Amino acid sequence: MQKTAVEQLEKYLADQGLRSTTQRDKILHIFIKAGRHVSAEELYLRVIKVHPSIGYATVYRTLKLLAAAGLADERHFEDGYTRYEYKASDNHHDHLICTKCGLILEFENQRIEALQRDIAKQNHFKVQNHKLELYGLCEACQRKKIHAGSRETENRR
Amino acid sequence: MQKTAVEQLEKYLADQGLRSTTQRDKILHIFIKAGRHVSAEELYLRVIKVHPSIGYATVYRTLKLLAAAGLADERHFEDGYTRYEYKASDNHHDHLICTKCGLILEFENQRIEALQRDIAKQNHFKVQNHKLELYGLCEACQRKKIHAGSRETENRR
DNA sequence: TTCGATGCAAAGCGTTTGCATACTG
DNA sequence: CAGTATGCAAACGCTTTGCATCGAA
Repeated sequence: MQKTAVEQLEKYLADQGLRSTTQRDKILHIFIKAGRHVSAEELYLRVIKVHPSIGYATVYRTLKLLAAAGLADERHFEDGYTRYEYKASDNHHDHLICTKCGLILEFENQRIEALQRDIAKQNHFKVQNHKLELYGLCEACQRKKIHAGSRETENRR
Repeated sequence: MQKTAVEQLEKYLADQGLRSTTQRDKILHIFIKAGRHVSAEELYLRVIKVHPSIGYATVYRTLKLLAAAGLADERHFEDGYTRYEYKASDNHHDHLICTKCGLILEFENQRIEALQRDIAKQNHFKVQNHKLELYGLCEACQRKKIHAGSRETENRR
């Protein structure tokens, strides 16, 4: 899978007349290892741990590049900044997001996907992509709330 | 409905020990008239047409206030800035968004809502709110594309 | 008279960009 | 070599905030 991703990037670079660089390879590897829903900053922090000379801008630019190459999806959750998600070609999924602790769970539901297609058709829309996000409290935070009383949202910017 | 909204705001202000001001009333009225999915800037422009002395910051602060009072929903679409939507207490709805011309259509689907509740339950989540957005081409833009050949996305910041 | 609200301008934040330098092809 | 990619810092665009002043209660 990693090998395929590198190949996909190389192919995209070649097709576009762009250049393969060590920074791009390194960032791609770390991006894949980093797991899902990485923000540019999180990725940058991980990158400089291993390659301290790589700059902020390069991480941003590479993330855009990966999105253009079809290797990453850009997502804007409600917390203010862009997160990127490694796109393992096939399975689409949606998100459950805890408004208290920030936990992000994923789910897939074919029936919802089918209903979305129906809706698009009714409205004569040609859907390119979609997102479904459920915001709420995860199991752990619900318990905390019950035991500790309600705390207001404290982790907004 | 307008009357109710004003009352709801007044009640919220009273409950919180905040003050009722002419600016807040004026902004609320214009916000309701402005229709759905207004950005702070759009609203500001409408506001200063009628009340030129009202400042940018007051519009932002009032919008936050309306959201806190339950009169508005804050939404982050993929175009970079925050839009506000007047919340007519009851009916939840979702969005179809044209990536070419920015058209926003709304729809409601009870079956999807029900499936979402199931998913939340399966994951032991207590949902506070959710959003479902379908991005694609509206009917008109599909036709344009067919007749005029593909134009790349040109209205990103 | 008190203390929240306003308007202005400046600051803040994540993100993007200009430019000189480094490196790929 | 030609021209893209990088790293740095400065610029950006939307949003928030500090502060002196204004106004509601």
